[in-house]
Amino acid sequence: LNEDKDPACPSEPCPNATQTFDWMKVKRNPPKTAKVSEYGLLGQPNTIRTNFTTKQLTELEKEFHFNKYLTRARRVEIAATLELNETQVKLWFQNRRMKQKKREKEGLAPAAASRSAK
Amino acid sequence: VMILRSRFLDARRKRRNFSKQATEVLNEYFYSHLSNPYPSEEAKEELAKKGGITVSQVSNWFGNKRIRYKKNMGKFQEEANIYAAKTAVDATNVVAQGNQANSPSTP
DNA sequence: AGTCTATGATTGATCGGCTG
DNA sequence: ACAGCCGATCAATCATAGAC
Repeated sequence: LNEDKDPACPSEPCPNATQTFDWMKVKRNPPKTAKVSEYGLLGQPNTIRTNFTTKQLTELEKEFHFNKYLTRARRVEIAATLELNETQVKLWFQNRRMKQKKREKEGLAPAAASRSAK
Repeated sequence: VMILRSRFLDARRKRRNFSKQATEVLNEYFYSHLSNPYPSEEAKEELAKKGGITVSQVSNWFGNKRIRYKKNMGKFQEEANIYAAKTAVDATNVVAQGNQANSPSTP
């Protein structure tokens, strides 16, 4: 009754059903947050997701409530205090702002929903 | 270690699986747009409405779905066939590449 | 009551685009 | 040129719900 729609499989075995689209092949480059631990002895030049400590997060959060945006000077200061790169601090603030925006958005939508439902 | 866990333990806990309805709507869109499962903001809003969930949840769902699908395509083959038959509003004719025109609802 | 798997959410970091 | 920001997404991981 209905045959799979496999327009083309030019020269690929095409194991089973659906084909492999581009989005399925997307690969992100590994983080470069590394502080270079010399790639000579075992292990890769550490390029792993940073794990902020509770203390670091507390400080960053505190600073965020003071200023949503960082100045170059402040960033250097915080990075040094928390032993992080400026990039990590910058990224944290960027992600934090997005998170904030997301929260505000979610915090208002429900209000509007109840308004129309009432 | 355990102390550091308490940092979280807030929203991530108490998770509810989506309703059958929501899952149905999401999967239908996903598999009928398998060539490019990236719903626009507008599409997400509609899916959210139809499924009775938030837009963020729709985004999370697609994010997880895409990653997990490509991570183990074989595991979803069966599911893919089920939903593939349901809807065929898709234009699966982008063999090579050079596609970028995506207009689900913008004539 | 466990153990294993499916799944929603979180988040550091990447990608592409825009801007001062 | 160019760094910072935005918006979307990736990718790894957490914690729980559900299957067995």
